[in-house]
Amino acid sequence: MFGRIRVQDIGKIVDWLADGTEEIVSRELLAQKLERSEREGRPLVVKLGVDPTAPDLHFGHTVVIEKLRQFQELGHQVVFLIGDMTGRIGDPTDRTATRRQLSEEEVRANAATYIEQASKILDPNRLVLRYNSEWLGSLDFVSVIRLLSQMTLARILERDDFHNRFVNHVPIHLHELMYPLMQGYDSVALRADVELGGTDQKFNIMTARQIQEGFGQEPEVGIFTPILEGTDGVRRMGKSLGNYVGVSEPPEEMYGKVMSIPDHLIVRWGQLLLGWKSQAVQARLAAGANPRDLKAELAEGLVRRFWDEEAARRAAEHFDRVFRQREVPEDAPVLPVPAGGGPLAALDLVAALPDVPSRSEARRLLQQGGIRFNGERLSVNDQVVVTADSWIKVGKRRFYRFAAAEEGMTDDRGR
RNA sequence: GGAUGGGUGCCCGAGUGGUUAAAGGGGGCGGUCUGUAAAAUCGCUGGCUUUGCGCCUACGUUGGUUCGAAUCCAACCCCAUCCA
Repeated sequence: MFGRIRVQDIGKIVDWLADGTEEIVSRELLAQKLERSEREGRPLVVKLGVDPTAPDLHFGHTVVIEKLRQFQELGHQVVFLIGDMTGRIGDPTDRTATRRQLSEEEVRANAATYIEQASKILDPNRLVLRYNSEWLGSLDFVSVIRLLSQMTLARILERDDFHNRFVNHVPIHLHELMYPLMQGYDSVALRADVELGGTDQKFNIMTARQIQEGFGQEPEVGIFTPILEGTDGVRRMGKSLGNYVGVSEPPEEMYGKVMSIPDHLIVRWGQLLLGWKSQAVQARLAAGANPRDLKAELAEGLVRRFWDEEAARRAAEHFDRVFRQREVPEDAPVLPVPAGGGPLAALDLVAALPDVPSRSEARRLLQQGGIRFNGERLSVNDQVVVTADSWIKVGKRRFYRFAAAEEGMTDDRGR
């Protein structure tokens, strides 16, 4: 799978690498480096900066990781640069000024999690892991000054968020200005040949190139991948925006989230995440294909990619059963039958369910017709008798089954 | 240190004495419809409740004025901009 590809035509390799990227600075330099690497038998150093604070990978990250995999496939050296020093500052786009400092153990644990998840795509045995505290941590003040002298204020203020904040009189702390410089110094320390990043990293990577030149190195090639939209179809995918799909999510969850994306996202996700040819997809849609079916293909393809064939099949079946045929999933959470056995007020039953935070919420659900008990819609004043094979449905997609209370069974209704 | 503006519900944001559990938007949740958890559309969105236009909690903190305060006063805390 990871065999070295022997293609004489460098141009074709560049095209292959450029596919699905937003921009490459520059293709000529990339071709030159690839050619030299081939000639000298020296793999290129391909850098990806990794934030040590967010160990959860989502689909948005995989776009760039997929690109790294291609470099691996060509036999080049992929380096994960864990920004444990830069992480203390936080990328300036982040509103939180100073971040909590992570302990060394936390950083290492996060990095390990990151790699474990990235291994769904990359060959983990051919990854190099570096921490930028290795060189930034021991940088003395003279060296810092030397680094600072590589940059001008005007250049730094070209960066959009700095520029906007400056114009709008929003404070910019001096240490934030250091962020791009530190990241650039990482490239110097690694002698990076190529750096990958989303288009949001453009300024940082362009700065890195300049700094490398300032230190007498050949600048790295910047490869920019598009920013993936989240499940809302509007904003970029991000954990804090709650519109992400994590690569480690259970198959059913992953499948369901993909099915929930707006239709207009199908082409884009297919292209960026599964390498679909956008024209082919658009042609099918134009020919009257049901977007739902395409989305199902997308969902299944993604589950297959991050799990396996079997998981993809099960996730699809689960989805159809629950949402198309509206059946109770067999893996619905099981609750013990309430003690007593007599008729119970519907309100009491619903209020006692997990995920129903208050009696008022339970009342609302009942009043709005959101509760079905054994298939019958319940209203507020109904009485029900819960037996061992009863089930209850909250809204469209939350199900609970009841079973006779057994020894050792946890009653998780209490909160 | 000084000046100015500001701190409102999950988030953003209106509200300058009672009709304010607090406009509007976002988000979330529920109904309908459907091709799905899409789109569209309607509704709900502090808690408790014997469901009553009832009680409790809530507009940075603490006190005060008032029959009554998110709204007025005082002190304090925090945030931002500018000046030094």
